[in-house]
Amino acid sequence: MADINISSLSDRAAAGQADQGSYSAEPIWDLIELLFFAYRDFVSDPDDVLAKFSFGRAHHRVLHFVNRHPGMKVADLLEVLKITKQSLGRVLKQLVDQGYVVQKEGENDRRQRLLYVTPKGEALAMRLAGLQTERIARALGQIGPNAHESARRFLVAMIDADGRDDVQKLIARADRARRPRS
Amino acid sequence: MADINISSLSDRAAAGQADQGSYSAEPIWDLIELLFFAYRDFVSDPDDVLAKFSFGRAHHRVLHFVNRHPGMKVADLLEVLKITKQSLGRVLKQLVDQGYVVQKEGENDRRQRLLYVTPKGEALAMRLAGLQTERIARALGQIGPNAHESARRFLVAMIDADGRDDVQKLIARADRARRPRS
DNA sequence: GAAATATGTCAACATGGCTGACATAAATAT
DNA sequence: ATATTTATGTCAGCCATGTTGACATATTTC
Repeated sequence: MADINISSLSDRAAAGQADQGSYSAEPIWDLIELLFFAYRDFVSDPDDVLAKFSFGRAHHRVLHFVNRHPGMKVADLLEVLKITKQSLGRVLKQLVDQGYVVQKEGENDRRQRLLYVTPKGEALAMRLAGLQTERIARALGQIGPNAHESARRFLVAMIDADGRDDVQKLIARADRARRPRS
Repeated sequence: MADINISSLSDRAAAGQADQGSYSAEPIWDLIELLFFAYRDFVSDPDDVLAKFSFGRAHHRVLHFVNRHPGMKVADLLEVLKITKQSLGRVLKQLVDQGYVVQKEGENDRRQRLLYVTPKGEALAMRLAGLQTERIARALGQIGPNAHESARRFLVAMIDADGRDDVQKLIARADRARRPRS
C-alpha cells in the first residue's frame, strides 16, 4: 500500500447510499470490496489452525456442517456445499480415516451413511467456530445494539432468493439439533 | 435438503444475540453460516460470466482492483490480494495478453510496471461489478433505510484490525481515482 | 561500484474443484 | 420376482489457483 493519501470515507459512503436506491448507475464499490476483505479475514483464523492438522478449508466446511447437523445424509451435505460427491469424498474419507467423523447406516434406509462427528471432531469444529465467533463478537461489539440482527438480515438478503428459505430452515433446524440440553 | 421441519428462526436469532455480548460460550452459528452462504452466492454471478471468457475468480480479482486503482503497482496488488507474485503473474499475463490490462513503465521509477485496464478490461470489470451491485442493491432494498451504512460498518469491523485502515484508505482513494468527472 | 528494489520467470508441488465411467447395496416399482 | 431407481463410493484424469525455491534483469539508491 504505497503512496495513499487519507480522505474522508464517510461522505463517499453516504453518497453511495444515496445512489443505491434511486439509479444504480454506479457500482456499490465499498460493499463489494468490504465483502472480499471481510470474508478473506473471516476464513483466515480457521485456516491457520487447520494447517497444523494438514487440513484445508474443504475439511473445515465438512466438519462444520456435520457438527451442526448430526445425522446428516451425504446427499444433504452435497447440496449444502454445492460440490460433487467426488470432491466431497476426498476430504470426507480423510476425516473418517483420521477419526473426526463417523458414518452410521440409516435405520429406515440402510443405503444411507448418516454423518456424525466424533468427540475429537466436535472438539476441532468447536475450536474453529470459536475463532470465527470471536471475530464476529468483536465486530458486533464495535457497533450498535442491534448489530447482530441487522447483520443477519443483510446476509440473508444477499443469498439467492431460491436458496434463502432452505438456508434459514437449515440454521433453525441445526439450532434445535445441537442443544438437546437446556 | 430432505426431511427438514420448519421452526421459528427469529427466537433463536434473538437468543443468539443475547448470548453474544455477555458470555461467548456458544458460537454465533447463524452469522458464521450466513457469511458462508452469502459469500458463495455473491461470487457466483461473476463466476458464470467469467466462465464464458475462460477466466476464473483470480482474473476477476485482478481486473477488479486494477479497474478501481488505475496505475496501481504490481507490489500493491500483491499486498491487497495476499498472494504470491507467481500466482499473480499467471493470471496477470493472461489478462495482458488478451488485452484486458496494460502495463506502463513508471515515470519516476522505471522499474515499476503500473497497471491499467483497457476499455475492453473496463467493460468487463464494470459488467461484473454491475452483477454484484444488483445483488447488493436488492439486498439493501429489502432492509431498512440505513442498511448500507450498517452493513458497511459490520464488514469493516470484521476485517483484521491491522489491515482495516489500509482497506478503508484503499476504498476512499479508489473512489477519488475513478470519477475525475463530476 | 555495490547493494537493494521491482518485477518476471522456470520448475515443481498441493489443494480442491471438475467430468466421466463404473460398482454395489438397498429400496421401490412393475 | 425381477427390473429400475436411489444412495453412496471409487478410479482416473483434468483444471484453476494457491504454494516454495531459485534465479534473471533492469533500475534505483547508498
